[in-house]
Amino acid sequence: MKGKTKHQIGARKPAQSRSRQSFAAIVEASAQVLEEQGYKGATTNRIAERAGVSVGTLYQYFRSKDEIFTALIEKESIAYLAAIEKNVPGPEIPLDKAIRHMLEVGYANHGLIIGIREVVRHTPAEFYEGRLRRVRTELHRIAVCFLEAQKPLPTGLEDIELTADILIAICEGMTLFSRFDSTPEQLIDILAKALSRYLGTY
Amino acid sequence: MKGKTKHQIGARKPAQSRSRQSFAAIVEASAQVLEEQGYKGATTNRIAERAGVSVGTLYQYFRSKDEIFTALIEKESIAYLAAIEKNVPGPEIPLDKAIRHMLEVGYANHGLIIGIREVVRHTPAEFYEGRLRRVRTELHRIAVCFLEAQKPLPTGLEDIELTADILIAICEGMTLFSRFDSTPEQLIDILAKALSRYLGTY
DNA sequence: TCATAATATGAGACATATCTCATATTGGCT
DNA sequence: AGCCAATATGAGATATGTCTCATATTATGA
Repeated sequence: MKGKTKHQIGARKPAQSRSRQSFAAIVEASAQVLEEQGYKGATTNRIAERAGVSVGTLYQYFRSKDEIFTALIEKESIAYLAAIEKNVPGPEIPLDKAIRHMLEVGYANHGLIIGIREVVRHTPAEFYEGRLRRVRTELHRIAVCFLEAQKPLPTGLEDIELTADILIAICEGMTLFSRFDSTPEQLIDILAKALSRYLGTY
Repeated sequence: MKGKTKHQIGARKPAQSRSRQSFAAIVEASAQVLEEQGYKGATTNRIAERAGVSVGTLYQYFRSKDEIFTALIEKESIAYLAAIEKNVPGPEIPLDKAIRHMLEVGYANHGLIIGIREVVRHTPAEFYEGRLRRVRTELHRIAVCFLEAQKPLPTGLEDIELTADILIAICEGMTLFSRFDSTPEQLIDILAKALSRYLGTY
């Protein structure tokens, strides 16, 4: 296609530790800039600057801006799921406490998650669709596990699959769109209350 | 400031019916393009084209792209609130039916509402903050009214103010972020179920 | 009907962002 | 040390989007 290109460009396979560092720095920088300045402000120039490399370097590892965000999402979603998974509370913990705990874990990276939402909204669906679906599927699985462990569940929640879906949706929605523009702590409080009420365990 | 400008530019006060038509066409076009192509795709050129006017005309009435969306939001929020208000069901209707009905009204313009969300997310907060706050305040008022009429409410919902907030948040969230990428009808169904459960009236 | 104000036009000035490429620098290996 | 491949650089080519302005067209009313 390119023919005589001497320098491999885009999606280079890092061979030396130096380049692995650059790669990581760029992804990390993209997260920071995204969180601070939003999608619009997260330009390749700014990302490169923040990463302490030149734009050129950036384009050695990523064919396009979207590729950077794809890498970011990949990395973050793995970390996020790992954190959630690691902290799923067992059945010995009262449901109220368990819910609160899960919320706190989910909130740890709230700012970044909002940024990622923005990214997703600005990029052709096929780009992230798969990845995000995997995250949701995984969350769903975890939620189902969680609910199973809480048996017997209140009447009306026999359909665990559906209940899990709804729990996740409520969390996603209230987290991002609540009119309570208060501190995360307050938000967690309100959410916990709503979920407990939903599950009939307040 | 401009001094000798012959032609008034930006935010012209329409005097003839022709211009009022242009103005309206632009706002309407912005809604269509926004819904079809998203915020990124909603360029001034495209909006003008869709409205059947030239970019120049567009800038006769709007000092900037944001001003167009501001006008759109103003118009839509008024229409939306009017529709909701007009359809608030009385206390003679069973809660389940009432909820479903309200959801259907809210869903009528779902696509556009999503677009507006995007706009808001991409524009300095001070631009729309006030307007949206008004919408939420109004929705809250309506929800409180609605809940008052349903007395006596299930135990645990004595704090009507908070209940109203949470109801609104759940709706906003689930509407926009649910993983049920199904038809609006199905979505309404799931939402209705969740809300009924939340209110303890299923 | 004609003068004048209102409205419309669209090429292009201007701003900004993405991405490229010819060249420079660095690190590993012998 | 000295060679070569890997990596880094950043000015600027290219693309796209916002907004302007000199000019053209249309409506109104005297």
